[in-house]
Parts: sequence; C-alpha cells; structure tokens
Amino acid sequence: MVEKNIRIKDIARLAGVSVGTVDRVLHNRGRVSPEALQKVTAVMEQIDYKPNLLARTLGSNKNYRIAAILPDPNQDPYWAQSSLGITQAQLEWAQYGIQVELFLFDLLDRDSFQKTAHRVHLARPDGILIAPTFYHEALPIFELFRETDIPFVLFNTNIPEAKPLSFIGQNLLQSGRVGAELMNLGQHEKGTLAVLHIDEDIQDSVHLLEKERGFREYFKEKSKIDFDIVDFNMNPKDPSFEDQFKTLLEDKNLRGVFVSTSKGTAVAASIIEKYGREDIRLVGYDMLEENLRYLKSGVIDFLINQNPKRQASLGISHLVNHLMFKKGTPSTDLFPLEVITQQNVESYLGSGIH
Amino acid sequence: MVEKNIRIKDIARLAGVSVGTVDRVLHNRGRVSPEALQKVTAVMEQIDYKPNLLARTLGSNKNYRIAAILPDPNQDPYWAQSSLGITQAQLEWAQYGIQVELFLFDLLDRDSFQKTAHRVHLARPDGILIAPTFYHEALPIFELFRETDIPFVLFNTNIPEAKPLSFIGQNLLQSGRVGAELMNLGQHEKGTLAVLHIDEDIQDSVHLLEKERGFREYFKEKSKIDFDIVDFNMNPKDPSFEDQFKTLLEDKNLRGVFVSTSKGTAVAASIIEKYGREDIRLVGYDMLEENLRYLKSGVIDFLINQNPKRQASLGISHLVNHLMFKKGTPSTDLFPLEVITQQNVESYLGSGIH
DNA sequence: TTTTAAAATGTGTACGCACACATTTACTTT
DNA sequence: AAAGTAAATGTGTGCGTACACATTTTAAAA
Repeated sequence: MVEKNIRIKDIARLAGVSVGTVDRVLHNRGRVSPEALQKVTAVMEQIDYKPNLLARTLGSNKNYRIAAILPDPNQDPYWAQSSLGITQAQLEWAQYGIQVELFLFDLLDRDSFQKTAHRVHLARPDGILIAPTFYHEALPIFELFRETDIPFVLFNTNIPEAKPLSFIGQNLLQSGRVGAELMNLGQHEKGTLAVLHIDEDIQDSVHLLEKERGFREYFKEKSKIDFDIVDFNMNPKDPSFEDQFKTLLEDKNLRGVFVSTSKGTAVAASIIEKYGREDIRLVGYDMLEENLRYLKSGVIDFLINQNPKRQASLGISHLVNHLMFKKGTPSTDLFPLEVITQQNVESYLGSGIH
Repeated sequence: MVEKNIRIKDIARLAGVSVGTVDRVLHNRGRVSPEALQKVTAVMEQIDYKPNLLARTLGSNKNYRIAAILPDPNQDPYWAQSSLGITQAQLEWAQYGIQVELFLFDLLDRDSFQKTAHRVHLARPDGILIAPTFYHEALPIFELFRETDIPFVLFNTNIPEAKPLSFIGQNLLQSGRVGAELMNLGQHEKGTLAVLHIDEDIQDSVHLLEKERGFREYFKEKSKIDFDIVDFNMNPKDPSFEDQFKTLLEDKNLRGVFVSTSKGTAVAASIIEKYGREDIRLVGYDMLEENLRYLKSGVIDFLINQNPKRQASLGISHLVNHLMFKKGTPSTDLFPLEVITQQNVESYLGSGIH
C-alpha cells in the first residue's frame, strides 16, 4: 500500500518531543537542549524526512518581492524576449504571493544601469535577477547587494567574481566554437570568413570577444581548410556602416559571416539579401522574428539559440526556490547551445516550454 | 502594496453566501439554488479568482497512483533513458502523495505488451503513461482505458485515434527532414545515401517509415544534388547482418548513412569505424553513451535528440497536472528536434534540466 | 529555601482549500 | 397544522507546516 509520507509530527513522536522542538531543530532556531537535539537528529538519521513543500509554502505565508533588472525591451528584440520570460514568471508565481517587478535600464547608457540598480537596492527586494551587461559598473553594485544580504542571480552575462547565488546563461567560448563548426560544415574551398560584432556599444564587447575566441579556436584546432578570418566591430548607426558592409560583401572570396549578436544577425541578413549574396554562409544568434524570416528564406543558414525567454523565467524560478522553498540552486545553469535550422525551427516554435 | 490574492472566502463574502456554496459552484457538485448560483457567478465574472494550488493539493489530500507502461530498459539503452525519466518523476512527486509504478513489457513481444497493459488495467490506477509501440495491440487497450475512465497519456509513439489526454513526442516526418538536412549539408558530389532501420522487430517500422518518408521528402524538395537513396531493414541478430552492412560500405559512392533508431546508430557507427569509413556522413538518434563516444571521435556526425528521459518525466507531469491540479494539459506536446554536434554536445550534457 | 529569570518545551492558530456533516429552508403529504 | 422529506446552505475539521505564545523546567540569585 501507499507508504504515508513522514511528517514533522511523526518525527516528534519517534523522538519523544513536541513538534515545536522538531521545528526548532530543523530550522535551527535555537532554544533546544543538547539531549533533545540528539534525540531528534538520531531519528532524522534513521528516516528520510522530506518536508512537504506545499504545506511549508502555505504555512509560511510570506510575500516575497523579486526585482528583475534588464535592458529596455523596446531597444532590442533580444531583450524583449527576456522580458517576456519575466512576464511569464510573474504570472506563474503571483498566486504564491511572489511579486516580480521589472526595472529597466538603457542598453547603451552605463549611467542608467547604475542608477537603476541603485533604485532597486533602495527598494530592498527579497531577491534580484540581473543582466549585468556593464562589467565595471556592476561590480560595486554586487558589493551593495552583498552588504545588505540580498540574494541575486545573474543571467545572460556571467561575472564570476560577483559570486552570485547562481548564473544562468551559456558558455560563450563554446558558443563561438559551435558557430565555427556550423560555419565550417561542408566548406571545401579556401577563402575568407568574417566575424562581425554589430552593436551600438562597441566598448562592451568583452562578452562578444569570447565568442570570437571560441570561433577562432575551433578553426585553429579542427578545420582542414586554412581560412582567413577577419573581424569587424560595426555600429549600424554609423553612416558608413552599410558601405563598410558592402565592401566586405564584394570580396568574392568571402565564404561566410558569423555575427555575434542576435540583432546584428538580422541586420547582416538584410544587407546580404539586398546585395544578393545568399551563397555566403550566415551563422547568427536567436530566434527573433526577423531572423526566422531570413532563416526560412535561406539567407540565414544557422541560428544558435540563446533562449533569452527561458533564461529569464528560470532565473526567477531559481530565486523562488531559494527564497520560498529553501531549495539549493545550482551555482551555474548553462543552457544547451541549440542549433536552429530551416528544418527544425518549427519544432522549436511549436513547443512552448522548451 | 501587495494585492492579496482572492480566496474562496472572499468570493463567499462578496456573493453573500457561505464558502460551502462557493465550493459547490466552483466544482459544480450540485445542490445549489439558481439564485445562489447567479450571485456567485456574478462575482466570479467581476474578479479574477485563481485558486491556490498549494492549498488545493494540500487540502484534497489524495493519493494518486500512476502507472507507466514501457519496454524493458534492459533491452535497449533508449528505453533505459525513458525509465530514468520515470524514476525522476517518481522522486519529484512522491512527497505529494503520488505514486508512480513502472510496468515493463518485452520490446519484441506483442503478447507481453498486451498482458502488461491488461495487468495495469486490473490495478485501476488513476492515470496511465504508455509507450504504445505496438499499434494493433494498443487500440483495444485504449478502449479499455476509456471504458473505465482512466486518463492516459501517450509518449514516444503517437496514435491519434487513441484520443489520449495528451501525446508527448516528436514530429517524425519533420525528424526525418532534419536528418536529411544534416545529411545534405555540404555534400557536393553525387552518390548514394542509405537509410537504415536497424531493429529487431522489423514489423513495427510504421513508426520508422515516417522518418524515412520525411528524409526522402526533403531530398525531393530541397537538395540540389540528385542522390540515390536506398533503404534497408536490418536485424542485428541476423547472422548475415554484418556482411550485408559490409557490402553497403564497400560502395565507394556511398556518401551518407541515416539510421532511424538510437540503438541502431551505435551499431552502425561500430561497423563504420571497423571498416574505416569515417568519411561517410553518419546521422542518427539520441545521446546514448555509446553514441556520444562515436560522436566525439567523429564517426557519428550528427545526432537528433529525442530526449526520452524528458518525454517520460513530462508525461508524468502532465498526468499530475490533470489529476491533482486539475490543470488543462496540451493535447500534444511536440519536443524540439535538437541537433547534437561535436561542439554542442557538452552543453547538452551539462545542463540537467533541458 | 524561596524567588526570579532564562532556557527549554509544548500548544494553538493560521495558511487556503476540500469535503463531510450539521443545520436550515422550502415544499409535500397526511 | 403538523409531520416528513428533500433541497439548499452553512459549519467545522483536516491536510503539513510555520510561528507566536503559553507553559514547564532548570539553574542561578537572594
């Protein structure tokens, strides 16, 4: 028959104490005699007590406030996806008394990042999810969080020195290697490969350079073809941007283009299409609506999915697990480097959860 | 400030009735006067009541038994993974009074399938997760389940006529197309492609033929190269098996091999390695340990991940959502067709959840 | 020894819902 | 009009835990 789950009450009975004492031992709230402690721990070692999380959550009846700090979703469809993940998490956890509040900063403005973070800190939430896109500005912020004992989870960009509760994202070096692998596939002629960092804030490319490093590493180690790999930092706002790009495309030896950002992928695709160079292998990032169109039409050959939506929603889940369920969270949750092609893209769009 | 969630009690107060009446209306347990019903529904339309699932589950205090019917994991590492998914679900839900019991049948024995299913039916579980690998034997079983009102979820193999609570798996036609795409990538010489169904029970290949259909469809539609596509049903237990395979590999025009099963992928890889034909493109299924070795060494070029473990664990979750949380479950949950390569395989192994 | 405070332990209520059961109301039947 | 019955409605307890508070025990101080 069904083995009844062991309850605190059962432990109390077995140890010959009251539930209050067991509770104090379990959560070490002090005020327990050595003998009682011994009796309870003895029982605990014998049996496998698994607290009923439902009852725990219901009983504790706490309202937690979680703050999510990320760039303005209106500036970039990538962050719009992240923001959707937050919204999803909001709905999911609302009924458990968890309030998720969004704090946005300007993607291009380091000052705005700092100010937003400070504003969040003043609000003293119970947990923080943050995309620390500005390395230098982020460090003192983490210091603040730690001083006030607010647990925080990083996503998208890893800063190990931050010692966060956990980091959610991808291994960027490996991501670059996957990009290179997809670029290399079936190539059989020598030529040029271009790595493009298309971003409005070139400064912040530490993050992107990691992908490039992986890309180059792969070709050094693995490829049978000795490609000429060139890289460019491009700002689409720059008036000479399209000319630069055009010059690149006029090179008849150009075999492929690897773009390190999701927005940049769409930009690159549009120009490649405009100049009719669909023969060039184009590898980029993320299932933005625009990118999907170019993937389907064959301008983009591969996308590497960073799954921003899920990164964000899982970040909130990690915080909830920590705050409410007192569950341990993995210190790093590295997402798989999903390869999206013309043929499997539909299967990714269909399944909501994954 | 935090908006308190609306409780049944609140609805009762607003409608001027007792919680009992509200409860009866919400779950239409009858015995409610038209006036009371009207009053409560009026309130319900005004407000957005979201029942607290924690309290609901805790309060109902039911013990559900779920039966999982699948092939013996010892016969095939693919099913061993599924079985792991069940074990995981067992642990996850045990504390909520949900008992998951495993019922195994012989992968090669239709009779065993039937008997196991009947045995499960006699036990009258509250829900059933089943991998209906034998189409004809499965149909009358579903009839039984439906007669006794036991909700059942299909995984791995879809049988739409079964009208299950939900189906969890992949689109096999699309899966074949993805296989073809990976096969076609970078090929630039005419030649032969082989589709291999390596299975001990050739009869049951309806399921596998769907993949082949997708494979051929892709080449008809998309490929610039006019490949000669041949297919074989092979039984590794057959004494002539290796000879057959050897003959195939001796064809210098052979460009690629697509294997429709996970176990078969490993078998094919071992023979290809033995005869030193690593130049041949090999596309197969699933992250079995053996397959991972061949992928890393380059014998296997691509794997399509069917995620059997997650299919199983999610199947149980769907049943739990239906039984315990009374949540609607999607009628089909099609998993993404994940492409595994040498470079992204680690990222899949690392992340536990995905 | 008695008093007093602190430490240890036990008890009771709340969390939101489900459900069994008690009570009230409305309607027949005699 | 009284009794009887079924329908309608309300009340109370339990689920397993957290936590505030009451009670008991212990040890130190008078």
